[in-house]
Amino acid sequence: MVTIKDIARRAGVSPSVVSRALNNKYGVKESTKQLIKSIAREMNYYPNAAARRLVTRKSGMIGVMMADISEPFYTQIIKGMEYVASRTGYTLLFSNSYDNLEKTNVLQKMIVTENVDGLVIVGSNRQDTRFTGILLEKQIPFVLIERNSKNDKVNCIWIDNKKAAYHATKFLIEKGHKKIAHIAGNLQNQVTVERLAGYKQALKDAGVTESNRLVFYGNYLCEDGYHAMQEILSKQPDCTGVFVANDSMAYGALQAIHEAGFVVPKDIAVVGFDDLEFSAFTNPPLTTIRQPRYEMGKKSMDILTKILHGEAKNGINLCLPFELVVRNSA
Amino acid sequence: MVTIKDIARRAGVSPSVVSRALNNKYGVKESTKQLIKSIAREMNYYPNAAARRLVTRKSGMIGVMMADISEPFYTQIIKGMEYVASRTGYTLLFSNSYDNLEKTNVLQKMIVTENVDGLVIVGSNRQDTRFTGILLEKQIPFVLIERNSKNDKVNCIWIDNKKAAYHATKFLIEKGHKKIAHIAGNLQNQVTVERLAGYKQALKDAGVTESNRLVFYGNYLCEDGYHAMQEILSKQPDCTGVFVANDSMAYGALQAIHEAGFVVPKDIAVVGFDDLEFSAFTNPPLTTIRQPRYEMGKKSMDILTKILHGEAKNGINLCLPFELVVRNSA
DNA sequence: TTGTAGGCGTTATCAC
DNA sequence: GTGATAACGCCTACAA
Repeated sequence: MVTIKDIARRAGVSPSVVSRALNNKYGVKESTKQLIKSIAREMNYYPNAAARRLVTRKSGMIGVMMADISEPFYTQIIKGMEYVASRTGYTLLFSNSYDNLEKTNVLQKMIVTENVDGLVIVGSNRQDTRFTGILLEKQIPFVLIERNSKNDKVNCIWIDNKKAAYHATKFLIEKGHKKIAHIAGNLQNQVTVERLAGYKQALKDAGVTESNRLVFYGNYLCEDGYHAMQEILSKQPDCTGVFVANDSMAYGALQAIHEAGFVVPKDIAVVGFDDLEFSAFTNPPLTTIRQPRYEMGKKSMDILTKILHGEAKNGINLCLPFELVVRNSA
Repeated sequence: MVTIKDIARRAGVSPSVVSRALNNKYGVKESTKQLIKSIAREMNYYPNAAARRLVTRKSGMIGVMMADISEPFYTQIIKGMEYVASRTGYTLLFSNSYDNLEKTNVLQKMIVTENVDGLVIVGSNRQDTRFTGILLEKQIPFVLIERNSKNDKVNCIWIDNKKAAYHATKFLIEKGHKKIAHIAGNLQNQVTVERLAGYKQALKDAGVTESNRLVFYGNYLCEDGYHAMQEILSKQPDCTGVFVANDSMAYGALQAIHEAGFVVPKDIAVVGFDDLEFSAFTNPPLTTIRQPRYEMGKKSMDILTKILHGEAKNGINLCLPFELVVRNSA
């Protein structure tokens, strides 16, 4: 292992000069700095993160927590975060599963053991709120994705889910649908509540039948949408439109409709939410609300980086625009 | 921050005893050990990873490299790895993108800066082979997923892609198809070559028309499959079956077929590869080759852990079983 | 501009 | 069984 001592010896200077030179600090003659840097490169030197962390008390790491990485919803967010992190030199530390969260104390580990400089928490599950208190108290910067916090100390990135759901539903109404069902997500999630509210509001404003019997619940997975749709077909056979709380469930719904021998959108129109990569390839292509997921990931890291660099203060509340992407399912 | 010194003070012992007690090492009286442990818990003590890494020269981290995390193919592999890692106490460090790999030297950083104890490299892209030489030389344990290495020092996990492709193609042949096209992946990937070979072999063995003009190429994305299928429809209109090198492209192919007004499988039968979660929800549900992805992730960490614990030696070559999942697309 | 010395929190070695 | 002591590699006052 090459250390700054080795470089110091080769350069005929002391280790502290090497340290300062490599970190571009003041007080090193330009020529020796260049010499040191070239020697470092030549010797293939890479600093030891553990040693540096120990003394600086900064880890250069940012923790990322999410419920379940296998949800396609997350991948673009991750890519967005990585894009920024790789440019600012931060290392991302993922916690991909609530299963682990339950068993081991992931947050404590991230904070105390790994000493992350900041965190991004993505998801609107109520469980997440347990974290924020600890983080706030410990003064560790963090940003929430998919949440709109009233607390003016917390940073969050969100889209107006109620408005988006309102839009989606209104679109169906304007297409002439008189009976529109909703496949909602798990009520543990804040976004579920908001999308449901937007859906109801749109119906109300347009004077279209609104009833709890038109609302069906799933847990944001394909199969949930599939089963919910089967239920709709049997219990509300005169429904001609469905607003589904996310694309994954919409895929399942599409499947159930096809299997029942109906045609989308002729017999039943479907609108989803998220605009996953695959939504352009369903049959028919899915009309859906686009969430700027890559952007969300990027912004979360931008904000965190700025705060860590002292270029911004906590309390950033960023509402990103959504967009209704009209394809052929409605 | 609570350190072992704080605990030592409270327990009336020296820091070294605390260290040994907390790490369950020999030479600590059972009663003091229990005392120390209870104090540690009470004080909410978590060891500082940086300090420990610095002195032990072990990071407790395992690096994971893959081409692009936004490919749904990877998520189950990751979950499998996490399952084991969370139980064995290892922390996973991801490098999710070849974009970053090009620009910064991710591997060097993982090895030298972060000092990972081992690595998992997933993907059969030829670029990956650049890594193995360095790793072998530095004696860092690693396992390759989606590769079958001849080198008896490297660990790898794979499925017999040629055989699987042979199976898939044979299935189409047995369904009576006389002209079967193949949508292949990028030839940079080893699996592409093998699947192509299996496809060709099956045709040859059955005496079915085999021609390079029946082979179309994509890069494993939905849209590639979509465009390739359009090409097939225009250039090889009498094709009645298509074997697609992965499910994502198969989704695109399905879409193109529908748009052209044909029906799957009546007019054209489609067989995919991977069995992604969503493949049960395409229209019609996709017949495909199942890769045990979760298992692959799990096994990779199992192997690595055993090697790191000295319970196994390098050179493990694990060929996992695939399975033809028959649904309705063929 | 450069060098010296001390310490970050932990573990390992060796006395006691 | 227990306790000094010395590292691990790096950074940062402060001294020269």
